[in-house]
Formats: sequence, structure tokens, C-alpha cells
Amino acid sequence: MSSSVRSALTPRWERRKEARPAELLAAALELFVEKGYAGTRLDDVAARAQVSKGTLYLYFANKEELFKAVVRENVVTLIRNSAEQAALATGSSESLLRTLVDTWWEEFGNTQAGGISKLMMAESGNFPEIARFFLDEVIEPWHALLGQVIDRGIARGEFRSVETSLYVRVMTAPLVMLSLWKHSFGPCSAQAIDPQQYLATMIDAHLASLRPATAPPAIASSGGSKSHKR
Amino acid sequence: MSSSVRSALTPRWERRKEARPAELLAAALELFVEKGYAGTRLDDVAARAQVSKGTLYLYFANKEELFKAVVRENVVTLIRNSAEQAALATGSSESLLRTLVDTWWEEFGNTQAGGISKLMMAESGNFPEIARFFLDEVIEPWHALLGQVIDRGIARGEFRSVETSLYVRVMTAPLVMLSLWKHSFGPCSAQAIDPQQYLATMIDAHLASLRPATAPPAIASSGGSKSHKR
Amino acid sequence: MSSSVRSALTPRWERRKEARPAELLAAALELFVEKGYAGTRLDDVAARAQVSKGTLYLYFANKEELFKAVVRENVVTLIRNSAEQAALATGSSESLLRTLVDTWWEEFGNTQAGGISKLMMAESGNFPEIARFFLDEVIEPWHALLGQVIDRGIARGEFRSVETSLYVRVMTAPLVMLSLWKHSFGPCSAQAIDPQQYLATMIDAHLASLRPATAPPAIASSGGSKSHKR
Amino acid sequence: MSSSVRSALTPRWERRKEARPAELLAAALELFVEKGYAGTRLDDVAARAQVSKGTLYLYFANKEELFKAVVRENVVTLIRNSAEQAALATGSSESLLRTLVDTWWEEFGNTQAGGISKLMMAESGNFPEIARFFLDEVIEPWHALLGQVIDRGIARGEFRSVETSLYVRVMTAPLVMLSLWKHSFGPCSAQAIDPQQYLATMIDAHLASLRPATAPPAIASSGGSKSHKR
DNA sequence: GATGAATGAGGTTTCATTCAT
DNA sequence: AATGAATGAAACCTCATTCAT
Repeated sequence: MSSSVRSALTPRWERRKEARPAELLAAALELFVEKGYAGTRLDDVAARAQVSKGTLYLYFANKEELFKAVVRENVVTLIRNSAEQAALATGSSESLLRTLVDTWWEEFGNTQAGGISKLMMAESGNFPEIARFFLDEVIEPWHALLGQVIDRGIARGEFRSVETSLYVRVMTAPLVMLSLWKHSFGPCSAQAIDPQQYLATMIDAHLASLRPATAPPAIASSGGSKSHKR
Repeated sequence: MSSSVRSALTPRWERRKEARPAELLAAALELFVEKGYAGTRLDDVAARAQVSKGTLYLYFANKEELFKAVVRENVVTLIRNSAEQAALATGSSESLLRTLVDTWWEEFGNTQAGGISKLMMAESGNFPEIARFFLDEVIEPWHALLGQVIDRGIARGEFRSVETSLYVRVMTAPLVMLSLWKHSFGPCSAQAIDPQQYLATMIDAHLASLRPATAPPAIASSGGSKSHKR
Repeated sequence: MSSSVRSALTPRWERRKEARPAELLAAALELFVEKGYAGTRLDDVAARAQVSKGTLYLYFANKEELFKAVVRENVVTLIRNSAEQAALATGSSESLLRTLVDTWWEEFGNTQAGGISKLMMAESGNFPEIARFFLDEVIEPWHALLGQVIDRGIARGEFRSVETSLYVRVMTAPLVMLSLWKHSFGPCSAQAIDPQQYLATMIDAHLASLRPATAPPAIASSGGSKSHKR
Repeated sequence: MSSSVRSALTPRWERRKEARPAELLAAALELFVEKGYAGTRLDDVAARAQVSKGTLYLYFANKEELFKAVVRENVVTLIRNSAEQAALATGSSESLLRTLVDTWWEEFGNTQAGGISKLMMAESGNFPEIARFFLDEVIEPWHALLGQVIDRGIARGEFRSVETSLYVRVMTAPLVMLSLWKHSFGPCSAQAIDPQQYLATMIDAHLASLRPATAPPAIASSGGSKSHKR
């Protein structure tokens, strides 16, 4: 409410001023993801954000800080997304898992922010501090969230017993790889992967894997993979 | 004949000369993996190989060619390894899969060359040509090899029917991620992942997933994960 | 209008900015002429223009482009000069020729830009494109201009008939050589050539050569060389 | 005589040894003329002479000395040639001049050594010492020789009186320019100059110029240009 | 707040020169 | 005498960063 009032009274240039950091971060994200940290020139970031190079330095102390800000900025979005997921705890654990995976792709993996993962993979060695941050704020929460759902399934007898801490990693790997692929080999590869089919294959595999050995609920198990085509 | 005589008499520096390219490539691999392409200075490569900067240029036309040579050099080894695997096609498909995964880790993922994967993820955008090469010479052959084993299992009734082309990707993802992790977040992460347990979890999950719905051979299925300590 | 106002108010550094390219080109011209293309270091060009090395690259993409710009910049001046000459078409062809030669020396040969000729001689092999440019924009126009005057003399019966296209080259050679000499052996040679006397000798020789066989105007013929003061 | 005896007794490799410097100088000459001093790499010189780079240093202390040797080597030949010319002092001064010019072209201007002139023009600033040498050993002797012939013509009443010291320069300029052209703009220029016609034009012009005002020997004067075949 | 011209440290690359064999 | 691998100084060029306006 207050924001709408302010926007009406705020002169155009002042609104710009407040929008600046976001514009700069957006431009920087694109370029960092596309070219890597070292390959990104601040000249280009400024050009893409349509400001002068000097302006960048009004908002970010240096390239490193800009990079960190890009990661942090997009990481908070991720956290927000994954936190939202945590709420929806109704229904079967199977459907919960399916929803979680689908949402992950829509809200994160398929987002420009998904490129953040590639960035962190490539640059974590050079920015341990920010890697730590990403680990704490994104990876751990995600593992926790996913682990909760699996533990819930085990507790309710829907899933067999597994070592959750490892299983979440195994299950997450195909998700992250899908995102990485999009930003790395994807453009080079002739036959593109269809994300929906890939995700369906992955979730079906794991639901099959998690089904208790003596499991009778075979009704819903096979439906998923067929219905999930794009 | 003369060559064998020569090798006995060959002076130290001449033997060095023949070893030089390999030494340079080894030094370059380490640094590229550690610092990334742009972050690696040729000064440092030369220093680590204990030669002068100029010597690098006797063997590689420029930094880009050095990079390509590093990838190719380590890639041919991979190809050879994965090709060797293809030969051993006896026993149950389950044990074949287990062996394949174990060997993958020992021969590639846990090797310094495993860092190549991280390199390619990070730099494929800047070197499309070499990315294509990696795709053709490593990824595709691996997918084909893994696919053959799965298809074999399906044909023999050991596995349920799956879309192999997608399944191999889903199954490969945790392997690659394990390797990536080691070179990215690994050093930052407090609690290290135990590779053996991780691999056991992954292979058990997929064997469970692949087991036919009416699967009777439940005897051997669970043993794997428990026995793979360390 | 605004521009004239601005120039009065324009701060010092801004006026510099506009003058920069010219200052850089001037410094570069001096050094290229003095040391040759390869012998000229961009450090020195920058130093002579009292800017940093990096500033050069704000205005010229690289050394080659700087060189080309130097030639082009000075070539347009030459063209302008030679074009001006074309206007003066009154009086005897003899006096026209004398004026042309004198002006050539004053406006071109004796100018710093005269060093351009030396540059082109030395570097035309390495810069065929720019050589072509020089040929089209300087040499050809000059040959055409000189040829017109000679043809005029022939048409008016003042000169004997000669193959103009060749004659202009023969006549131009001593001019160019004088200019080259100044930038090559001149500094080494003990006894300097007096340009005025040299040019007088040259023009007298050619006027004598061009005089029709049955030529009666012997009065003025010998006077020229003696009367040329200084 | 002694040389033929020696060549018979000298083993092949020893003759090679003596021939080496000449081969090296020949290779160096070609490259210096083609690429200029700085543009010539010793690697290429060695390669063209089919020896290793180190071998060059057995014969020449460094690049500069090689350059000087190239100039000297080719200059002594020139001197010898021009000295030989001095001997033949029979016949009319006109025919002497014609012969001198023709021989100059055949023995020097049209020779690969003619490229030396271009070299000296371009590099004299960087090698004052060698420029001095060239001046003393080539330019001065040539001027002297040409001056003698002109003075002889004046003394015998065949030529009008001119300031010889300047006239020789004016007359030499077209010769040198022809040689320079061949190594500079020649390859760029569409319509090639025909050397014979050019030289005929030049010599005819100067013979016409030198003819005494009351010149009666009009019989032979015009014939030259027409009779110069090819 | 915004600009963009200017800087200069630092990287890649070249090539004359050396020297162990 | 001949080699050619190795060197390292020096050149070109880039780009993050500063600062006067």
C-alpha cells in the first residue's frame, strides 16, 4: 500500500535509483551465468543495464562484491521458494514428492536463477565464503525439506527405510544436473532433453525404488510416468 | 633395436624432452581444475611444471590449445577405460551395473581427471568446439555403455522396462554430481560425503527401481548397501 | 550555436578529450617515421603524448589500427594539398611546373607528413590494404595532376611530346627521394643536400628536357638554375 | 686456380662449411627484403637455409650482425660492379651514360640485392653505423662514377655545364625509385611499370636536358627511346 | 547520483639468445 | 660443427578501478 503511494509521488529518476541495484544484478546474473566470473566484464554488465561503468561502483564496491550480491540476491529467492514448499504437507508422500520435484523445476531449475548452481559449481573454489553461504542457505534447507518428506513417507509406511541423508543427495543430483545441462552442454547437444520426460523418469524411478518390498499400493505407481508428458 | 639401445644411453635431458608434454599437461590439469580456465595463469602452470613460461609455447600454441590438450589427453584415457568395461558382459545385469558404477568411481570420478567434468560444465559455453568433443568422446559413449547394460537386463527379464535413453542420464547424474562435489563444495562442506556409502545408496536405489514389479529375487537386493562400508 | 558557447565554457579536460586522438596520432607519426612500425613501442607513443598506455586503446583498437589511422590522417592532408594545386592553371606551363614543384616541397615533402612516404615504402608489404589506399589517394592523384600540366604544355607547344604516364614518374622520383633522404640517410650524411638547389637542378633539368627540339626560348632556360637564390 | 685445386681435395662437409655463410646470407637477404628487419625471425632464416637456429649463431654473433653482414655482402658486389663500369671510358659520353644506366638496372636494380636499398631506406635510422657504411661504399662511389661520366661529357662539349654533384642525385633518383617500387608498391599496383620503357624515358629526358643549347648532334638523340626494345 | 575518460597492474605471447649434448 | 630445447626479457593488450566533472 505504502509502496503504491510512494510510486505515485516519487519522481521518475528517484524510482530509477531504487530500481538500479535490481537492474544491475539482473544484468550481472545473465552475464555471470553465460560467461563465468572471469569472463564477465564490468563494461558489459554496465552496458546491458544501460548505465555507465562508474555507476556500478556506486552500488557495489568491486567485482567480487557484485558477484556475491548476485548470488545472495538470487539465493534469497530460492530460499523463499523452498520455504513455501515446506508448508504443503497434506496428501500421500508420493504426491508430495511429485509436487516437490515439479515445483523445483518450475520455480528454480528452469529459472534463470538456476544458472546460479552452475556458477557456484565453477566458482566455489574461488569464493569459499559465498560457497558456504550457498551451502547453508540453499543446499542444506533443500536437503532438509526433501528429507522431511521422505522421512514422513517412511514413518507412514509408504516408503521403505533408507538412509535419508544420502538418499536426498542421490535424488537431488538429477535435478541439479538437468539445470546444469541447460547452461552447459545443452546448447551444444544436438538432441535436447525433454525436461518433463526426464523429470518423470527420475521421479518414477525413485518412487519405484522407495516402494516397500511387500508394497501392494501398485495402483498409482505406474500412472505418473505416462501422464507426465510435456 | 637401436631404440632400445638409445633408451639406455639417452641422456637425462632428452628423456625429459619426451616427458615434457605430459608433465605440462599434468600441471595444467591440476591448475585448471583448481582455479578454472581464466583463473589459471600460464606462469603458474610453467612454475608447477618447473619450466619457464616460454617452454609452454614450444608444446602448445596458446592457452586455449593447452586447455584443449588437457581435456583431450584425459578424455582419451576415459574412453579407453569405458571401452574396456564394455567387454566384460558376463554374470547378472545387477552385478554388471554394480561393477560399472564402482569402476566408474575408481577409474574416473575419483581420479584427478574427474575434475575435467567440472571444467567442462564451467567452460563449455566458452569452448563449444571442445564441449562437442567431450560430448562425442565421453558422454555419449558412457551413455551407450550404460544403456547396453540396462537393455541387457530388460531383455533378460532382470529389469523392468524403462526408457533407457532417459534412464541412463538419471542414473549418471548422481555419479557426476559426486565428482563435481569433490571439486566444488566438498572443501567447504563440514560433513564430508562418504563416496562408498553414497554410491551404494545410489546403486541400491536404482536396482530397487529397476526390479520387475513381480520381482522374486529379493534375497540379494538389500545386501549391497550394508556391506559397502567405508 | 550551443557548440560555440560550449567551447568557451568547456573545461580544460574536456577540450583535451577532443584533442586526444590528434595528439596521439601526432606522437605516433613521429615515432613511426623515426623508428619504423615494429620499432615503435606503444609505451613510447603514449609517453610522448603524455597519456597512459591504456588510453591509446580507448581510441585505437590496436597497433595496426593506430598505424593505419596515422597514414590515413596524414594522407587526407596530402590530398587536400594536392587538390588545391589543381586550381592554379594560369600562366606558362613552365612556371606552372616550377610552382608545382616548389609547393610540393613546402606543403608535403618538407612536412613531417613527408615521412609517410618512407613509412609506406618500408611497410607497404605488411599493409597491402593501406598501401592500396595510399596509391589511390596520393600517388595516383599526384601523377594525374602533374600529367595534366605536362599535357597542357605539350598541347600548347611549350613542351616536346613525351609519354606522360612514364614521364611523371621520372620527374616525381627526385622529389620523393629528397623526402626519403631527409628521413633516412640525411642524418648520417655529412654534407647535407640543399633542398632548394636540388629542386632547382631537378626542375631546370626537366624543363630543358621538355623544351621542343627547335625551341628558341633559350633565354630563360639557363637562367633558372643560377637565379634560384638560397 | 688455387680454388679449383682446393675444391678437389676438400671433403664435401668442409666445402659445406665454407658455403654455409653464403647460404645463410642469401636466406637472410630474401627475408629481410621481404619482411623488413624486425619482421624477419631468425627461426625463418634458419629454416629457409635449412639449418638449425643455433647454427646461425656459429657464424653471426646476433641478429644485428647478420643484418650488417647481409648488407656488406651484397654491397661489396655492388661496389665491384660499379668499379668495373668506371673502366670502360671509350665512346661518346651519351652512349656511356646509356650503358651505365642499363648496367645499373641489370646488375643491381633488378637484382635481389636491389632490395638492399629499400632496407637501408627503412632501417638506416636504426643502424646509423651501417647506413654510414652504405653511404661510403655504395652511394658515394656511384655518385663519383656517374659524376665522372657527366664531367667528361661537359669537358668534351657533349653536355651543357651543370652542377654535377646535384645532377647525379637528380639522375639517380629515378633509378633508385624504380628499384624501391619493385619491392614496395609494385605488388599492390595494378598496372605494372615496364622497367625498360621507364629507363628509356629517364635516360632520354636527361640526355635531352644535358644537350648543349646549340646542340647539333640531334641525329642520335631521339633514336634511343625508340630503339630500346622490350 | 551519474558519468566516462584515464589509469596501470597483470596477463598472454613472441622471439633473440644460450648451452648441454 | 651442429643441434634444438630452454630461457626470459620485452612487447602487446585487457580490464577492474578511480576520479574530476
